[in-house]
Amino acid sequence: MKYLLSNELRELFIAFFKEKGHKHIPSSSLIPAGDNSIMFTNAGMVQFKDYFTEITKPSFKRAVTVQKCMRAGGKHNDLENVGKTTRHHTFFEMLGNFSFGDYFKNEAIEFAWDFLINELEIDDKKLFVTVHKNDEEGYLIWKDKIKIDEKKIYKLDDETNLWQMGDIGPCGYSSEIFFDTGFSEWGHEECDITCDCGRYLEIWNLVFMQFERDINGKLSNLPKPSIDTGMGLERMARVLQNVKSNYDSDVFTPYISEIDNITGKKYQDGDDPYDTAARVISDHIRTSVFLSSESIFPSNEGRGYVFRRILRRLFRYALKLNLNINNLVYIGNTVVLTMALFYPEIRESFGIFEKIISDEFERFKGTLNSGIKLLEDEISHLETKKIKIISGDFAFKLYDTYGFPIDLTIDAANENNLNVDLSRFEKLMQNQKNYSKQKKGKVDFIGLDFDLNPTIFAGYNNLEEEAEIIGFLDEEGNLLNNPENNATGFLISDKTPFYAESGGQKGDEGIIEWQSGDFKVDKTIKTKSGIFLHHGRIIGQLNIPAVNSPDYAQVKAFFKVNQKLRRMTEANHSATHLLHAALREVLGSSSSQQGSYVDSEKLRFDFNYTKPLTDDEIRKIEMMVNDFIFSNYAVQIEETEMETALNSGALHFFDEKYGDKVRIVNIGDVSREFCGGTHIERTGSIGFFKITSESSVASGIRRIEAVTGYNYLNTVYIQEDNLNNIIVLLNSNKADIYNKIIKLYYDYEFIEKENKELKYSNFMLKAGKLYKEFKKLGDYSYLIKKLDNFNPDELKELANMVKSKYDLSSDGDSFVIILGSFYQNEKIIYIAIAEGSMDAAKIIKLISEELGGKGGGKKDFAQGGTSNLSKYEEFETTVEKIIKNYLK
RNA sequence: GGGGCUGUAGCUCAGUUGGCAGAGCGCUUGCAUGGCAUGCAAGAGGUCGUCGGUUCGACCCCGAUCAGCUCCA
Repeated sequence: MKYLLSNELRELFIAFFKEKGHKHIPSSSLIPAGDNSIMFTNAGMVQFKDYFTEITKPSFKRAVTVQKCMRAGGKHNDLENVGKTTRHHTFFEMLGNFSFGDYFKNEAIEFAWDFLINELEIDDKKLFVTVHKNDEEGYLIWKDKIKIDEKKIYKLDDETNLWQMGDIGPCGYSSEIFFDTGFSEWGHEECDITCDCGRYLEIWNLVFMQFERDINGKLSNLPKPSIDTGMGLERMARVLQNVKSNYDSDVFTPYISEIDNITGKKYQDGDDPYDTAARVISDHIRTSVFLSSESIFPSNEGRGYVFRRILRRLFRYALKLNLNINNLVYIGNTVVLTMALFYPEIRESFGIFEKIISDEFERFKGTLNSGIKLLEDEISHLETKKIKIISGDFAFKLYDTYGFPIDLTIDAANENNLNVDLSRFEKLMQNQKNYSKQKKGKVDFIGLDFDLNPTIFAGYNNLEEEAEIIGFLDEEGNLLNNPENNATGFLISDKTPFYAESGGQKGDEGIIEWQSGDFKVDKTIKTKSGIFLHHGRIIGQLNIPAVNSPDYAQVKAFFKVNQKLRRMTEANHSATHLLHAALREVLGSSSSQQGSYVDSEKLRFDFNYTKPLTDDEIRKIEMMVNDFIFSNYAVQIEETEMETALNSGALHFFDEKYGDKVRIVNIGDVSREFCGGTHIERTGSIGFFKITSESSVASGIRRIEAVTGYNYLNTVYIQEDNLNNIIVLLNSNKADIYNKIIKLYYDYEFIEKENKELKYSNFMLKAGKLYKEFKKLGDYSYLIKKLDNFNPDELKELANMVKSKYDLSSDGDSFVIILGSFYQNEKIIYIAIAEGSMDAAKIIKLISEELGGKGGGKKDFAQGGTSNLSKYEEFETTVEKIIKNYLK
């Protein structure tokens, strides 16, 4: 067996299959393009899914890849296993060879065997294989062609040897190749490949895609069977380096020895807490470096949330070893030194990684601190009650709502001689999981599939085109037979100049005309399989029978895109590329695109940047973009192969799906981006560019909105009108308006202050008079007064003034002040302030009963009100009666 | 996509069945004090995230919305 380092293994694998006629395709992003069914790329075949399902056709029939993969979050989640085993990772690389309707089982098996035996020089005694129990063909190839001992061929069932993409769609038998390491983690001497003890490693999985499963579960043969294989790089490196754990291969030893250096301890590849922590830290830092390079930021949903969980798990283990943030960044740098040769993107994004991990570490400390506080409160609470167990509900709430890790809760409990009700905790956790799984199967209209060829898009160069209408769908997506006049829905043609919404560019509007009618298009979208749908309303007759009916015939029509709207949209789209270029220039190249949207009115651009832009930066960006416009650069479109485009350094981002031929838009020498959208010919046509707003959409992501050309004129008009209205209102002129407003502002401040003082002295005056109107009844005093147009706050203030004048602390008297007011021309309100043995709330209740109102309050202050005005005139005498009665 | 929690002074946060918006730190001013986080006193600072509803009365209850945190998928 050859001894190979992981870098050598990659090279050898690629070279071997290249020599067998395979095209080397670069690893796709960890974020699957145009595929929302999975969170991360988790296998080599992900980027080829549409080839297997034959939605699109590749220009090559054989491919070889080394694919970046993630298994954390989603269906395949290994996160909690990482560190505890020798072979689980969150990030890993998958070596794979693929055939798209070209070679099948024979070659797939022969290639694999050839590579293992002749290239890697593995002893065939150590290799075992599996086939599906119904796959006689596969079995015979292994037995007769490869000639391996039939005892070493295991026939297994669907569980292990039937592979499928989803519940419906392509599927097939698989055949796995196992390697006997001779070492069992559980000390097994005699067991076989079906045992989980780790002695037998599955090193290569060959998938023979040959069936298509329909909705009823019935299998039919695919016309062109395909091959998909996968070999884990980490696992194979371990085999070739003859070590007992993936973490002992050169893939991980650089990080483990860094950790040893920092802590001064020695990794032993065992189960003790230090070893586990070292594995977790190595794996998670590597993953974090790669996630950072994919413009994924920690957040509370989706991929960002997976990233956050990985980081937090990393921090927990790092804190156990007393590693600080600088240590973690240092290990991250080792990842770059080790892997950047093959993945240069991680070197470029290392600054982002540093920022992400530092920010998230700070945030995590905040979460821990607030959790610790809650936990301490609970523990002291339990101590006073002499309870010895922390409830599962509390522990769960701490975890679920405040993100406080359960193991820290257990640690704290142990320190205080308490237990945690873990079975209850687990149950609550399970409940939450079940609840989340109940998802609705909402079908996206864009995902609908019709048995039609993709529409040919002719609109890059022409805005008017003759084409055939081939069908019409109603709003629900059903094919209609001869739709009626005034029907709304989607018109489908063989080709079209209408651009369909994609890549953040809004679809075209316009009109489609034929002999007996026309169709006003208000939007254009397209299905995943590339059929353009023109939405609008039929005026007149469209005689188009349903596609599958016998008298079906296409209708010739003339397609006209609304030129002005398209031109304005194109100007905005080109301006967006210029904005992107300027942003990278002014803010640095880490401020890459997160999304964009352009229509005929405005453009919107989201990018990652962690703080608000200053006015200065915004102006710099605006000036730079306007310079680009003034330079009147030519916009040139170039079509090329994906691989050469990637190597040429064109900017790309992966919420877009690109075919194997990609379009690159070059603007002068300032911008070079992948883009399927439409553009103006020279930047001068944009005319003018102005940012209208800058805001935050999520943590770490900023949004810029801007307008160009004509549209800016409209915003200028709006501003001009506003200013003119203000000038007219203030009877001023353009030159003086600012000073006039300053003066008004200061005058206003002065008057407001003066008004407050006047009110105050007025109240004091009133209070001085009112104070004299106190009446006495035995040891009690009371004051009842009816006022007009006082609001509740003013009554309160006035009463408090009277109270402060009427200082009864000397003789310890009890008193009450009752003020009423006719308020807002519709109701009577009244308040009471009492001191000593009198109860304001009771008094207000009595008054309310008498006046037919409602009210209440506390012993020293209460208020009430009524809209029954009949007794307002006698307010004072009525209340006095009540008080006298109350005091009896 | 589905839950939970939070939003009150510059900061960290209290706020009781709905009934006069608070504390600590910080800030300003005055007085005291050569001793390391100085003491005393006075003062300023609030659209209670935003909008709507219920109510005599809403920081509190209800609805919507925005922002942040957090768990699950």
